[in-house]
Order: sequence, then structure tokens, then C-alpha cells
Amino acid sequence: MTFRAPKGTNDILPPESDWWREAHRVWDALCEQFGYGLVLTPIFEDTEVFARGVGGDTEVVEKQMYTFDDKAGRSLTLRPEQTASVVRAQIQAGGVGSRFKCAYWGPMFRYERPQKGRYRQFYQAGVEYLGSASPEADVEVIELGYRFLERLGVENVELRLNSIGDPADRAAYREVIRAFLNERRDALSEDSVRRIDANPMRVLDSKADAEVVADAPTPVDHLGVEAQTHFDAVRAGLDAIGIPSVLDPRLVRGLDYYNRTVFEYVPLGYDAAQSAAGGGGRYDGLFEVLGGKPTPGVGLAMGLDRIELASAQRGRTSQLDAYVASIDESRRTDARALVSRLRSSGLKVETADQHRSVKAQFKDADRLGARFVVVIGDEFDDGMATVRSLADGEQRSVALENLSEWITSQ
RNA sequence: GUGGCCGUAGCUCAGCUUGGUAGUAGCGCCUGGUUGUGGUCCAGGAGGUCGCGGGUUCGAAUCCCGUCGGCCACCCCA
Repeated sequence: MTFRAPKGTNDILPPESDWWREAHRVWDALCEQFGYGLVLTPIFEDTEVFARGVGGDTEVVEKQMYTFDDKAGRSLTLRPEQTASVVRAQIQAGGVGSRFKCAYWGPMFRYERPQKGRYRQFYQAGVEYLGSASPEADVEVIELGYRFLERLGVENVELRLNSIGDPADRAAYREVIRAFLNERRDALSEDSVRRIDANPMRVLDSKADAEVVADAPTPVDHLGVEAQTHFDAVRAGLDAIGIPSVLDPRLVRGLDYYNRTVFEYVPLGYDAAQSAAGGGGRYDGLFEVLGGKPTPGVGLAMGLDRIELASAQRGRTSQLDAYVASIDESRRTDARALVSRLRSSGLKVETADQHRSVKAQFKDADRLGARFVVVIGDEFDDGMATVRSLADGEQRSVALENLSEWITSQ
């Protein structure tokens, strides 16, 4: 009997995981710079947190949740996203005093049919900017996601931006779009017809009905004064810091808690149906929905699995500073002692774990991408080592006491 | 959830139409050509219950059914 990872889940092993380690470092550094503290929440929550937070009419809640009863009969759900958890945590902690900025990173779970860039366990890095209704918060969050992709070498990213207005704007718009869709009922797909009553705005991003909906009224043309002012400020703010964006009036997103600003990052070179590498928006009503005091918020989530697929740095392995090779069995102890000293001085160093032919050790070093091979032979007794550069084959004698400085200086 | 394509060595894949019991394939791996030296080259070698289960047949990688998994589109979103 052999086992495999469950459908839609992946093992991420070296050397592929080198990218993940790097992405995690980049993310942590970025969030620290931007002033976002770390938030850790449970991987499962009371099912109601998501059912209410994400919204009962959403695809995610209707059919994608990993829900189970624990031994005491509580209904729990593996988090399909983390915003609802973070908001729940803040309410539990007593609410947000002034502004509160936090970041997270971890696995999310949705029961879907897997595809490239779409898995049942997938990874998101995200931030939440809570307690501020200012468009400046939107701009900062959007910039952070943009910089993340930039630092990971994701090229040709299109930032798509839209505003779906305040709840009152949307209620008015809903009647307009409903009327439009009803007139064209016969031309629409089954899915879209079903949405006319439940969630007509969602028909806008249907691929099957793209033609029918091409000249449909859009939410951004039905914004109230306040939402319009807010949206203008977000766009101006992005312009001011040199982040290009395109207005996408058909961008609506599938979670109920969004209002006003919504956005997605789409790497244009990434050829797959699951094209959004990240996205987010404003969710000013979410605190009330989860039983808290009215508190505005804006956030984003970046899809690490998809970013990896689009990242220029994928497959790049980190270099080893030195590989220590022993000339024969009796030199293993000396080799180990040197490895220990070089590592203590901060270098990345590897060696064999038993004596092998020198040839085999060089091959090993080459495979690992070592810059230098340090040969430990009889010269070791005189305090010397032979150092060969694998890049150009140049070889020289270096005193052991200067070795780490010498390698560092190269 | 719906429709389609696919599953042979560690990886990429040929063979499947016309069933006869797997390939000098490429890459990778190991050893040797150097008694203390890689990446090139040459020689040799290891490695596969042909995803799994069942059926048809004297005989199945090859045909049929089921199942698991992957991919693509829809859907949905990260």
C-alpha cells in the first residue's frame, strides 16, 4: 500500500521549496517595513465565522468549505480565507482602538476541482488594514501587494481596479442590472440565469456570457457621491506613487463582504485560467456582520502557488560558499572541524558525510553550486588548505586562519 | 459540480491504431578512464508489479469496465 498526498494537495520539497523560503523572507521584510504586525489565527474556526463573514450566497460557503464536527459536536471549518478569522480575532480582543495593521501567511482550504494554480490546500499571504476608512489605506495595501510581486520578479503585472460602491449604491444598481439581464434572459447561460435573483452583479465576470454582458451597466457607473470620491482618491493616490492600474468595470469578486474598492493583480505572462495572483478590497461592514462595532477595513491576499508559477526567480537555487573535501578517510575529522568553523563564521558550507573519492566529492560540490572547494589533505598539518574556484578552475593555497575572510572577500 | 484529454524507469517520453509478454531513447544517477580535483568527452552499469482493480483472451502496456490521480475548459477565486 502506497500513499499519495490527498487530491488537490501538494508536497513542496527542496529544491522547489527554496523559492518558498525566499518568498517568505521577502514577505516578512516587506510587511515589517510597511508596519504590519504578525497575526496568527486558528486554521479552523466555528463554521459560522465563515458562513456569515464570507457570505452565504458565495460559492466558497455554498460548496467549497471543509466542514466537520468535532467530538463535542461543534461544527468547525478549515479556513477558506483568513480575513474573517482576523476580524473575529480583533472583535474577541476588544475591537480596534485606532488603526490596526497586521499580516499573515499560511495554508487555506477550499474543496474544488483542482487545476493548475487552484488547489484544495493553497497558500496565501495577506494583510489587513483595520480601523481606517481613508482611501490612503486602500492605496497602501494595494502598493504592498504590488511591491511583493515586484520583489519576487513577477513581470508584466496588470493591476485591475474597480469600485462596487456602498451597500446602498449596490442595492440601486442591482435593480438596474437585473432589468438588463431579464431582458436578455434567453441568451444567458443557466448559471447566469440563476444569479439574476441571487447575485446579479456576478454575471458581469462570467466568461460564458461575456458578449451578452459587454455593454451591461456596471457598478462603477452607479456610485454614490461618497464612494465616488473615495474611488477617485484611491486612483489618484496610486498615480501619485507611480503604480499603474487599469479600471476594470467588470471586476466584482466573489466574497460578499467587499464594498467600494476591489482589485486584482494579474501577471499577463501567466497562461492559465486561474490568472489572479492576488486580490482584495475594502470590507467596511464585516465587523458588524461578525458581531463587532462598526469598523472599516481593507485587505488583500496574495496566492503564493500562482505567484510561484509566474515568478522569474522560480528554480533559482541559492549558492553554497564552500564545499570541504577530504583526501582520505583519516581527514574526515579535520574536514568536519573546518566545516564547523566556517559555518560559525556565517558561511554556507557543505561536505560529504563519509569519505568518497575526491572526484565524487568535486561532483557533489558542483551539483550543489559551491563557489569553492576546500581540499583537506596533508597541507592541513601545516595550517594550509587548497582552494579551487569552481567557476574558473583557479586553484591556490590559503592559510586556514584566513580562510573564512578570504572566501568572504571573493 | 459539468464536459474533454492523459497516467510506461527519478524526470521527459516512444511503444498502444494492426494484443505475443517493455526501450541502444534523451536528461539524471553510479563506476571507471586520473596514484589528491568538478563542469566537457569516452566506456560500462543500476533502475520499471507499464497508476490501481476487475473483465475479454491461449496470451493485455496494448481492447473493455471501474477506480484513483494529473491536466484543460466551464464554474469559482488566491
